[in-house]
Amino acid sequence: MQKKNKPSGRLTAAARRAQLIEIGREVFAERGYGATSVEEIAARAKVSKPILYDHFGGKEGLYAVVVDREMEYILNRMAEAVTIGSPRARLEKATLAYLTYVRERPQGFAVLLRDAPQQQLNGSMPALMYELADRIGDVFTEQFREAGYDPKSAPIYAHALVGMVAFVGQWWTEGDKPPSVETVASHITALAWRGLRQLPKKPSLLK
Amino acid sequence: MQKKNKPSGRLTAAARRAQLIEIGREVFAERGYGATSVEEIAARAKVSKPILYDHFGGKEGLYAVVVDREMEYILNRMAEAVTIGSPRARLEKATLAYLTYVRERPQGFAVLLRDAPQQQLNGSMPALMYELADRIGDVFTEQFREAGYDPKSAPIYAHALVGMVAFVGQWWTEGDKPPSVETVASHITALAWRGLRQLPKKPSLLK
DNA sequence: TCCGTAACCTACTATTGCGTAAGTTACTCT
DNA sequence: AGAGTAACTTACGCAATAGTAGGTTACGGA
Repeated sequence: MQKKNKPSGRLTAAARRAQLIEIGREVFAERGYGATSVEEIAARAKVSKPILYDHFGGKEGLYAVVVDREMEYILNRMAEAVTIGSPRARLEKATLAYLTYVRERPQGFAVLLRDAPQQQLNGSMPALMYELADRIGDVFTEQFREAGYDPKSAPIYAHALVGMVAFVGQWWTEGDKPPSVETVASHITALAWRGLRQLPKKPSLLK
Repeated sequence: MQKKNKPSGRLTAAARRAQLIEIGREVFAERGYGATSVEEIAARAKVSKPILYDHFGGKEGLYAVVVDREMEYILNRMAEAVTIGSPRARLEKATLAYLTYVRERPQGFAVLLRDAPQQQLNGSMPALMYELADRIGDVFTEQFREAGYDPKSAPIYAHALVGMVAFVGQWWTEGDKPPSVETVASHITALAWRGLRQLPKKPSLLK
């Protein structure tokens, strides 16, 4: 009773499933949901289409699993990052966690950044990143309240942070000789933190 | 010789072209490039498909025109915003211009944010926003140099700013009772500016 | 050894959606 | 009026691709 036999490409259900999720993430990242064909995923896995349908019910099913995993992954890391330390240290750790995610799982990040299957009523933003920002906002709100800051200002910082890191992270990963994660994180943190401390006040524009 | 006659839906070439661009922007914003069908655009304009092909050569042709217009529009506004005033005032005006754009032309903004037809080699980020950030980075670099700041730090701030405003702007336009543009702009500016001034130094992370 | 089942495949159907060929309507100018 | 042209239509070809029906191969236990 052995599970791994190489000559035939036959895998156990669990192994095949895991492989398809992995490949699905790659292809969705490269092409986006709409432009990804089931056929291509199947081809890369060296199996035929019906297998994918057996495991996930279809394209949307696989996509849902891929997205869910990425979402849970990054959210867990972020939540973990903000559980201890001073408020500023928590912000730093959250930024660091996010940046690390962007670097370590660029394909997962790309999937979250791209278009969802059917953009619901909302107008424009890739819904997944918006949802991510919202959920990080919830985490921040909680932490702000505990730390004695105005919890109403949490969402704006969650969205700003997610946006900043998304864009800077992208630029950073594509640069020639990118600075270290720590360097980038410290810049972003410094930037965000200083704004954070003064948000409750009403800064006015110059004339 | 009158141009406007209502009973027939017939328009001049220029008018039809303008209408199609407008409708194209709407539909591309709602569905994204891939999920948009030429048929739907034609249907909304109450004409048949070949007209669209006459004017733009096809789906990509129309898309290119829509994108180009949005890109020029926002870039002109940004460039205009940073021509005069103190460095900080320029940053404020750029932020304000960007936010105003997001609010006033949400569909155009949505188009820029979404997936392009064929994502080239690059992995993930909607290419258009990345390009926008790059081009704003060029503007910033120039301004930084003139103002005596380290021009190498310009791109990171361009990307951070674009990302922040994109996400915060999105959150802002969808909120229940959103604060004024000026309020949001002032927060973002304060946040960015303080980071900006200290970027050349090497801030370190807390332990 | 042989049987049941889990993994897998070939070969379709149906739909959608880009793009085009060829012809038709209405406006304008002389 | 009627000729010429600009705006528009119907009707199609063709390629991609989501999803399915039904059959086939190999594995592993009794």
